[in-house]
Amino acid sequence: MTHCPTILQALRQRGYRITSQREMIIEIIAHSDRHLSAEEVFHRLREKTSASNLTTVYRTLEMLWVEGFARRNDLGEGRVVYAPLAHGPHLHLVCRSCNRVIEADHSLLAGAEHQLREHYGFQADLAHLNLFGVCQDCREG
Amino acid sequence: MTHCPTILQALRQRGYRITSQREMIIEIIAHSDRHLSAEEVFHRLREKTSASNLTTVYRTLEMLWVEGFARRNDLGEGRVVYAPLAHGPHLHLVCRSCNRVIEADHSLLAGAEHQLREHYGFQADLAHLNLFGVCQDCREG
DNA sequence: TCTCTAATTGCAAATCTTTGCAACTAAAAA
DNA sequence: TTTTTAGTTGCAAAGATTTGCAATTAGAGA
Ligand SMILES: [Mn+2]
Ligand SMILES: [Mn+2]
Ligand SMILES: [Zn+2]
Ligand SMILES: [Zn+2]
Repeated sequence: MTHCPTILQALRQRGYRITSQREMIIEIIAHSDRHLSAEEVFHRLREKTSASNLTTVYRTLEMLWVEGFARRNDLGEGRVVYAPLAHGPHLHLVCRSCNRVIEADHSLLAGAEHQLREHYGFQADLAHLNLFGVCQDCREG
Repeated sequence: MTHCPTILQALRQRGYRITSQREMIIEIIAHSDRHLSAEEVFHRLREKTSASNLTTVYRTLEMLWVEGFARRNDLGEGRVVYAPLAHGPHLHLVCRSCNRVIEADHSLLAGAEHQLREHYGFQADLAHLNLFGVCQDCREG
């Protein structure tokens, strides 16, 4: 029925129960080609079934993130979005002026990551970092 | 009466009006030696006067940030804190496990900042960046 | 000083998200 | 298959922050 048997199996093994709501939410996230907010996931869920509840969506997305089956990105100003793991590592350059998000190579932070580890013992997670600033268009325009 | 005449003058020149509420909020932020949440500013305000309202605190802090007279730091999970400009540039290493915040030298991102500018035309503001990860204690303990 | 006007305040209501809890149910055990 | 029980759901209520609006007021100008 589902297209994500691996995630479901893993969750079951960790003591979670697989409900139809969870299956559908996992489907939506896993096959999304872009970041989705809880609200957007909820709307897509509604198109499939009436058994959909925003509270459950919030809880399921949080759980998927905690368990390592979804990415979570806090864009600030209360904008939290989720993406599938397939959405590989990269930086988000968020323009404070036009709100556009440019995706950038995250390897340019490899040096910084190493230094943080060396000097502060801090294991930073920079694979999906958001950086705020002003994009070229907004600076020139 | 106030100890921050410069900020008040500048605000007046920009068309803002100086109310006693604003003066007190500016005092609290400008003389704070650490980051404060809106709630914390509100509590400090209450100690001074009964003429204090949480809505006004939210609006004033936002205004001070927009006008460049306060720093604003979104630590994620809805934790937004404000600091005076005197709180110089540095990184915040936020531990996802114990929630502690380590302050780190921001110059170790100078290279990355330059590359973002060169390759993406993006003028990143990295002077008060929050980086999430796991601190040494949490990794060892 | 007095008048006038647009900015500000504080309340209430609206939003967005989280939390408590009783009813329900997945799935392990009998 | 039936029983059991601990995890899950969905509602309602609580929190946190923002917004609309009428009353108030800072500060410019007469
Ligand atoms: Mn992305
Ligand atoms: Mn700091
Ligand atoms: Zn832009
Ligand atoms: Zn820690």
